Amino acid sequence: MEMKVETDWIELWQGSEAFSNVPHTHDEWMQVTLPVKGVCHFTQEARSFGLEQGSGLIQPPGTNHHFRIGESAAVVIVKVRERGRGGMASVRRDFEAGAGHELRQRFDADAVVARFRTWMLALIQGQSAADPLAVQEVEHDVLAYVSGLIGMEHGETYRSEPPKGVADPHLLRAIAYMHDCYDETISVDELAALALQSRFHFIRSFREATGTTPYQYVLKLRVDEAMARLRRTETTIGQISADLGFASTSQFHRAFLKMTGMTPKAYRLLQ
DNA sequence: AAGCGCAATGTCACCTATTC
DNA sequence: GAATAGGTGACATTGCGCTT
Repeated sequence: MEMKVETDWIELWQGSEAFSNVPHTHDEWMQVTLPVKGVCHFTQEARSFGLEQGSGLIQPPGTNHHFRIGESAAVVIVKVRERGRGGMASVRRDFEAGAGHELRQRFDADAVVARFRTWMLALIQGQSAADPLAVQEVEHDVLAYVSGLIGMEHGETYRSEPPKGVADPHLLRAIAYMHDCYDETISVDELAALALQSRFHFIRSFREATGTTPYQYVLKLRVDEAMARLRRTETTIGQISADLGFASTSQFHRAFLKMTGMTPKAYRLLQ
């Protein structure tokens, strides 16, 4: 038995009762496989292993895989598109910067089942009512769950929660937009509009919720990503600067120096 | 108390020069 | 040619006070 709902940026799927599929690869999707009942027999890159209930597997895009489950087993699969509105790009960053090479995480199976039902219901209602805001709310919630799962310490069971101090869904939408589009030009007016607040009030409420200003928040996202690229690629500093939305290498240099205490070149030489 | 706008101040982005 | 640094205008942030 299968159940599936897909939006532009996420896909939720649940399978149960003797399901199997053929080897395949998702080029644009990051997949989180969550066995909520019984054992999921998983094969990834020609390596087979059993995923027990409560033991999740996180896969970056481009990983060849397939799986099967028995009569009494069930699995939930959450896929998030690597790029797009809603902050999906942050998932890969969290995966690479935060989780390192840890691909498996513990999770609360009962909580995932309950959450999956809530997400499915909200998505079906949102899509049938042509309510993009309702769909976006679910997308952001899914993203927060996946990011939290990736970012937590190995062995810890994830208990999904909204970002501390950020309860306003409109503010969350603006933050998600920042995560998604930090490599593009983002104006405070644009973010304030997303948060349904005036520009001035948005800055205050954002600072109150996150401890930093919107502009500094975006800069930090850019510098964090730059650090990751400096570590793992040979891309020139100028190219990284341009790719991350800095108007010039000089701006990139200053922002990087201010936040890390060293120049991009010095940082790369240390790695 | 919450939400908002104005003005002053601080910081950043753009352009250019210099160094390696 | 790439990386770094300086000067200046533009923009973001903050402090304060007003309105609801």
